[in-house]
Order: sequence, then structure tokens, then C-alpha cells
Amino acid sequence: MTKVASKQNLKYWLMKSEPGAYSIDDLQREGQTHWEGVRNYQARNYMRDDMSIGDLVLFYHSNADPAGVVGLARVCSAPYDDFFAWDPQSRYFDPKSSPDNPRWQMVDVEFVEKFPRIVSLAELKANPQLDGMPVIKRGQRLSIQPVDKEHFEIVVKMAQQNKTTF
DNA sequence: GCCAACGTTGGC
DNA sequence: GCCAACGTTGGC
Repeated sequence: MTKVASKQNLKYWLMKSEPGAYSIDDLQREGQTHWEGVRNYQARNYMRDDMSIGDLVLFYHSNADPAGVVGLARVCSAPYDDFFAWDPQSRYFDPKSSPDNPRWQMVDVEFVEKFPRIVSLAELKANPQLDGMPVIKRGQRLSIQPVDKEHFEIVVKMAQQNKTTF
């Protein structure tokens, strides 16, 4: 059964992408995309077990200058097998995954908006209201992270305001 | 380019 | 099931 988020169970996420691989501009141009290539069990499990259609996503540019949240996306499919893992030509090929015994999953996400400015990692770290947000923790490498509703709303607000220092 | 953090693999 | 070696992520 496909999970669709209602107002009550709408959840919030942060998803990282290296802009050289796939940027918010790419998503804006294409409208929606497979979120293939997740090769971490915890991140996979979030997609497989906890995401619902309609969940909102902070789109985060990692390995970027600066790194930070650049816009919003929305989960627009149920999880399904990441078939890129079966393609030897793909950079995401995993010989341990097969159609008979799939190991990885993905969802589709659709473009919602590009922020008028980047909310940089430095700003996220500097805002005491975001204390405890996983992405600002040193050494946190997880490419898909749950985000508290309160934190999500603060980040959106920061994007609409001028850069602030605390 | 460096390197800290940390997840995965595989020998035992 | 332990843990060392190795690979990757990602900020700086």
C-alpha cells in the first residue's frame, strides 16, 4: 500500500546532493527525479520505512562552496527498487544487488522551490534555535536525515530573511 | 588536498 | 562476534 502523508503525519527531511552530481537547478529544470545512489542502510531505511508521498525535503548541497540548504523538494513516489544498482555501467552499480535480491531503494522527489539565497551550513550552526539538528553535528555524514518540523520552519524562514549573525 | 569521522568488509 | 583494514563522506 502506498503511504500518502496527511496533514497529521507529514514529515520533514533533509537530503544531500553534491551540486556537481545533481543540483537544485537540475531539479528545477527536470521537475522531478529518481533519488538513486543511496548506499547506506540507515538512509535507505528512512526512505523505505518512514517516507510518505507529500513529505517535504530540505535540499542540501554538500561538497559545495558554500555547503547549505538551497531549496525545497517533495517526496512524490512510494519507495521502489534502485535499479541503478543492477547496471554495471552505472556509477551506483552494486554487484550484491539484483532484481531477485534487491538491496537498495529510492523514491522520486519533485521540485518545490529554490530559495532566494543559500542558507549556509555556517548559518545553520550559528542559529541557536537549530541546536540538535543532525546536519550541523560534526562528522554527520548521513545523506538523508529526518528534520523536526520546528527546525524545518526555521530554516525556511532564514531563507526568506537576510543573512543574520547570532 | 587533507583528514576526521564513521560505515562496511572480511579474516579469524 | 570481534575488530583491523579499508573506503567514503564531506567540511575546511
